[in-house]
Amino acid sequence: MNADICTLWITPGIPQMASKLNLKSVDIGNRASAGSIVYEALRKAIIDGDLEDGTPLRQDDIAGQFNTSRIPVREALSKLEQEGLVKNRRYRGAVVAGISLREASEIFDFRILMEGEVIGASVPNMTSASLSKARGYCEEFHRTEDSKNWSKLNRKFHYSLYRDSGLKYHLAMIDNALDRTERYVHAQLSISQGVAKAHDEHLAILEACENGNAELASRLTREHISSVRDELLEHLGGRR
Amino acid sequence: MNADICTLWITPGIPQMASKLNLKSVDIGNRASAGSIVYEALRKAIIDGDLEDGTPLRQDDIAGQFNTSRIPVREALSKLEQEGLVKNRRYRGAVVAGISLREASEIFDFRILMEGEVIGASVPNMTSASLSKARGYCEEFHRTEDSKNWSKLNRKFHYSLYRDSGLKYHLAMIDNALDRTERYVHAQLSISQGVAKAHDEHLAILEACENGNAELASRLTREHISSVRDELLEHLGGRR
DNA sequence: GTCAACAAAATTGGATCCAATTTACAATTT
DNA sequence: AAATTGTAAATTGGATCCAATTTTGTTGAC
Repeated sequence: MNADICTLWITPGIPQMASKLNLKSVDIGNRASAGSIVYEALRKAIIDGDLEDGTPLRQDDIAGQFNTSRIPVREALSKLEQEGLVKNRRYRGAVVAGISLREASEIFDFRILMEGEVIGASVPNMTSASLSKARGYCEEFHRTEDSKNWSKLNRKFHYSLYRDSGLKYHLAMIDNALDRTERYVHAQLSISQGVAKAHDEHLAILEACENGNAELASRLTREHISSVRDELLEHLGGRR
Repeated sequence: MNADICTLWITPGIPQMASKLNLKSVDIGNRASAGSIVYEALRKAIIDGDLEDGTPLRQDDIAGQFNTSRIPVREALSKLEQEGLVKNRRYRGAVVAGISLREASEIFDFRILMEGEVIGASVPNMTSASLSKARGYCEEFHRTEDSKNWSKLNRKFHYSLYRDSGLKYHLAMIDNALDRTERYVHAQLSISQGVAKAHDEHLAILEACENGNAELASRLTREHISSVRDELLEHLGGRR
C-alpha cells in the first residue's frame, strides 16, 4: 500500500466562472482529504481480497503507512463499517468483515432483484454510446488473462448497462452490494469455466439490450446473477 | 435538543456469567460512545423533520450542546452523510440533506421492490407472536392522534411483518430507505384522509399475512406504498 | 501444571491545540 | 455606488496529548 496516491485531483469541469482566461487549470479546492485517501486504499484492498477476513486494522499501523495521524484513519474505518467492509468493536479495534456464504447468498438475491429491475428501466433509455462502451468492456473481459481484472471488468460491463436508467439511488445500492460480494465473484470467476460461461451470458444480455428487449435483458440478468450465486454455493461447499 | 440522553444503556441480556447474584444490572461495558449518542440524536431530529433541509450543522454548536468535543460530532456527521441524511462539503461544513421529489419518488420505487419481496418471503415464516405484535401496532396507529407517532407506528407495523423473512441485508436496506423518506411519509399521512386510508390498507395486508397468502400480501404492500407515493407526488405538486 | 490476581503494555476514544480554508467585512479604487 | 482587494473572524481538518479499556504477561497460590 503506497502513500503517494495523495496527488491533486484534476477535475475536467470547473464551473466556468465569468473569466476571459482559458487555462489548463487544476482544481486546488478539490484535493482529497486524508481520510478519503485512506478510505479508498483500504476499500480497494478489502474488495480485492488483499486483506483476509478478520485481519485486524490497527489505527496506528495504518496511520504510519499513510504518514498521517489516527484521526483520518478513524474516519476511514467508520465509513468502511457503514459499508459493511469492516467491523468495529469499541476499544477493540476494527477487523476486515468477512461475510458468511449465507449472507453472501442473500446479497446475491438482493442483486437479482435490483439489477433485474434497473436494466429493465435502462434499456429504453440506452444510447449507442453506452452500448458500444458495454461491448468494449465485454470483449476486454473475454480477452484479459489477469484474474484481478475479471471482476473489475465484469463490474464495469454491468454498470455501463445500468447507468442509463438514471436510477441513482438504485445504482448506489447496487454499488454497495457489489462491494460486499466482489471477493466472492472473483472466486467464482476463477474456478471452472467461470469466465467463459459469464462471457456467453454477457453477450446474450448485451444483445437483448441492443434489440431494445427490456424484458429479456432483465430476465437474462437475473438468471446470470442467479447462476453465479448457485455455482458459488456449490463450489464453496454450501447448502443454502 | 437535550443533552441528557447520555444515560447508560440497560441491556436486557448480558451473557449470564457464572454468578449466583441475579441483579438488575447495567452493562457498563456497553455504554454508547459519545459519537453514537450524537448520531442518534441528530438522526432522529432530521428524520422527524425538526431540522429543516439545508440547516447548517456546526460542529462547535453540536459539541457544545452535547458537552463533548468536536471529534465525536465529526464521527456522527460522517455516519449521517453515509446514510444520505446530511451533505458534507470540505471546509464548509455539513447541512441537512433535503431530497427532491424526484429522488423521493425513486426511493419509493425502491421500497416497492424491496418490501414486496421481503413480505412475501416473510409470510411463510410468520409466527403468531409477530402477527399479534403487528396487529397491536396497526391498532395503535389507528387510534393515535399525535401526528408525530403516525410515521413511527406505521414503520413499526410494516417492520414487524418483515422481520420473519430473516433477510437481514434487505431489512437494513429498507431501513435506510425509510430513514430517507420518513419526512415525506409524515407529510402524506398528515394530509387528507391519509391515516384512514393507510389503516384500511394495513388491515388488508395483515389479513393476507394471517391467511398465509404471501402473494396477496406482497401485492397489497406494493400497492400500498405505490399509493402513498402517488398521493405524495400529487399533493406536493409533482409530475414524475 | 492450572488457575486466579495483578501489573504492564498496547490500543482505542475523546479533548485540546494548531494549521488550512472559507466566510464576513472593512478599506480602497474606479 | 459597485466592484475589487485585503484582513480578521469563523469554521473545519488534522496532530498531539491524555484517559479509558482491553490485551498480554507475570507472579503466586493451590
